[in-house]
Amino acid sequence: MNYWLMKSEPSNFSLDDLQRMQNKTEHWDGVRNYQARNFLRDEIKVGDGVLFYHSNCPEPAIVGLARVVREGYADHTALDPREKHFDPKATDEKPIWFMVDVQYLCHLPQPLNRDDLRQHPLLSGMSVLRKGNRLSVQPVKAEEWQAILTLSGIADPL
DNA sequence: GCCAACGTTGGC
DNA sequence: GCCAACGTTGGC
Repeated sequence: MNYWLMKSEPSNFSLDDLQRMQNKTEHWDGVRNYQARNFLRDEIKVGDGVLFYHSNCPEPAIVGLARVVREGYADHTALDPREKHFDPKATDEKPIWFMVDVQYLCHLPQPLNRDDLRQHPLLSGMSVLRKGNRLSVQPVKAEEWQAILTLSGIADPL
């Protein structure tokens, strides 16, 4: 059982958007970075926990929790020339890019912004806080997941 | 294989 | 809007 942080720009796709999807589930498409692709293809498993992070917005923060309900499969948006993230090198046989399905679990009672994370001894080392960090899918330690639950005063929904 | 140029990300 | 950091591209 592993934990992950996934970034989304709320102007593109927010936690509220995920909550509104059918079955509260959506595929996490459009990742076009090899390191993140490897996580999506090889390491992220059904049942893993996801911290939903809002990036590139007025208040960057961890805003809620989700879980993985389908593991790595071909990101079909890479195959469609009409899609923004179309990749002419991707084929059915060699899709190059992968995605998982994630399901909404809950909002945090209060979003945890970057100052909140920095001030917490167990969270100040999170990779999302590192300068220059651009990875949109990144591993989270079990202690970090637990600390976020404790800090938020909620039970583990997994 | 090097590396400069370029485009993108993302906090502030 | 600014700008630092990073990944990718492509000439050589």
